[in-house]
Amino acid sequence: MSRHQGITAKDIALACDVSQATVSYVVNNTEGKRVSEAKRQQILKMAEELNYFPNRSAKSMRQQTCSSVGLICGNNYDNTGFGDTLRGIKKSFDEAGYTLTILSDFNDPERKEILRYFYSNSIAGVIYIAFDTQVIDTSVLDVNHIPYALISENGVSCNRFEPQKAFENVIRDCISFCHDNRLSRIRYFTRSINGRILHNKYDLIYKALHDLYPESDFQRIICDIRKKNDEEITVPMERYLKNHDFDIAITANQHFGLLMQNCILKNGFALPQRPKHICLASSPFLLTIYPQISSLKIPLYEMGCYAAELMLALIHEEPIEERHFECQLIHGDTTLLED
Amino acid sequence: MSRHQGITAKDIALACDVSQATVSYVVNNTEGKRVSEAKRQQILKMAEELNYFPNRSAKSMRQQTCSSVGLICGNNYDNTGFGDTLRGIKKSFDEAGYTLTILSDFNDPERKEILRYFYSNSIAGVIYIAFDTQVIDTSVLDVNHIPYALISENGVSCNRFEPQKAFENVIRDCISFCHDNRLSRIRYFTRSINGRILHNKYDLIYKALHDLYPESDFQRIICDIRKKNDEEITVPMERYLKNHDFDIAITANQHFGLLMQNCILKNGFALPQRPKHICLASSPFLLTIYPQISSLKIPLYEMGCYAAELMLALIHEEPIEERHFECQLIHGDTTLLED
DNA sequence: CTGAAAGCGCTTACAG
DNA sequence: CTGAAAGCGCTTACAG
Repeated sequence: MSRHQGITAKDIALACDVSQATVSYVVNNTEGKRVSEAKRQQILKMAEELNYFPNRSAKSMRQQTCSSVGLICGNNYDNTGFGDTLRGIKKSFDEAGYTLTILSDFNDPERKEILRYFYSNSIAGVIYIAFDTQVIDTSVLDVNHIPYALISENGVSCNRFEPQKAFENVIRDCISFCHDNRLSRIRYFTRSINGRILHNKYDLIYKALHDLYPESDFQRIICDIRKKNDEEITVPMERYLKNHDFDIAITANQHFGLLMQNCILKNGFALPQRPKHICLASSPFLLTIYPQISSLKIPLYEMGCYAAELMLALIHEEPIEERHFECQLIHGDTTLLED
Repeated sequence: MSRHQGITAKDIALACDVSQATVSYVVNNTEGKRVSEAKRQQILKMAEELNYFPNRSAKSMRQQTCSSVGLICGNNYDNTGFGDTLRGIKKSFDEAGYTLTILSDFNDPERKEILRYFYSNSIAGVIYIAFDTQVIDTSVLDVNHIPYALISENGVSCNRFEPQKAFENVIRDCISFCHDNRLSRIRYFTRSINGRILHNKYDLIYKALHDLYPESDFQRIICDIRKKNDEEITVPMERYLKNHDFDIAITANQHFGLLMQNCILKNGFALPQRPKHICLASSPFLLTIYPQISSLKIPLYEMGCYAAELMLALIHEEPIEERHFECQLIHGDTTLLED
């Protein structure tokens, strides 16, 4: 561990010929403690000169508080607008004097790391970034009363209110688009992980189809992921594309979207393309490449800001204001229509 | 700030009828302190049951240490294999019991945030992730003796040894490729930011050309970025492509690479493509899209691990072992040769 | 308006 | 083999 002898309040007090208490009052601008203006200025000047900042550990211990929050981003670093979300969180936390600590990925089913961080007073709560509807098991957190906030396509949620519907709404927009343009043969490409299927998006799509386009011809094509190998996805995709005719592909995440587009383009490059394609992910990349992949826009920055505020409210046991977010379907080149 | 009354060593001591000191010895497995096996087991069991972990602030204060390191990723979230680098750092830090704290981006020229974190004993040093040869001004860190490690295409560096040459070497590979295949008309597309040009990559390319392909016809095309607007890049790119004939484009980063490819493909889709194209960035995306963009492979995970170890050595003032990394040129579809 | 002193939870040199 | 006590740097109730 690092040893670096710092300047303490005592040093400042000595140099300014006041007590440690007065230094604390001035530096923290403590209410109800009036210090003569001369002393105040002298103390502030000295603190600035000597780079004095109150020792965070001492403060935390004395006040019996913790002003860090853990961040878990389950494989989302390379995905979506992770940076935007993070910037949003960071902004709210900076304003509140909170600090963000990176926790590991999800390869820790018992949440040992979270428990250790929480009970050693290293973090006061956890923010998850979990797009692509990863299923987060929050039971350990609930049992241990560890505050958490969850950021996903659906918006921001916690254990105080129901998951929101941002994603459900934009799925409905996608299905409406299919309906309005008579793209009736719809294929949803998704994954299972070691045989385990994630139902979240499928259920929403299914519901939207039932409500908005019951006469459509819908199928789900599942690629099973075992070794995190692209071929596990592209081989069944290519086979399906070769042997079946359909109107529009819907892909479940950015990676699937890119691979689908790869398969389609290899079969022949043409715009408008067949089949059409919507990728249910939000990422600048999808829109930067050519042809632009029709995909989602999720207010990631705003969601980050709100998640941080929600987290703070949970920690301080303050009233919570529920907020909703809307996703948008962005039409790129892959949903370009024939004239 | 959060108030959560935790279990302390005192509680464990009371429950096991031993002193606080003994609890500390057992929990920390302190050397040279032999505790009877019965008591040891009892204490460990109780600690586990009650979720006791030593308060990190108290420990840090008592030991006059700091076991957090700050992480700065200047706009690299959405770029390159940020996740891989981070996983590498995290791995080394977990093993060493260190914690990773997220700092803000670069919009803080005076490094106020770092100073505050450092002098309040919140971090013991800083790791920068700075790809795309962003220029990092480390003067404030040097003056304040704040340990830092820098992760970039060139490898990992600090103030104890010269920047490494991983990137220089791979640039030479690119130029050799041009030479061997008589791609003599080489155009390098890069940016300036508000008129300020970054020379790093250019200098390396220029040097490699001079050494390996002096008879080539080389030009640099600079797009000035002011509003972070894609058109600032695509408009000059398209104009150049329309009015000039050349053999190979080299783009300076992922964003430029995607936009260049976009412009080329809009002019007509064909493989092998003209002009050829190498993007000087490392990212799974570049290889996932079609046509695959010939680009770099940088050992990001390994560099993250090493940066963390280097950081720890700097903090502990231990001897430093310099390590080198190699980048690879990965040929995708955009350097496919005519038969 | 200002200061002396207690105490947050821990580790560790010291005493027994 | 085990414990009593000091002290890390801070804030804050209390006294003056």
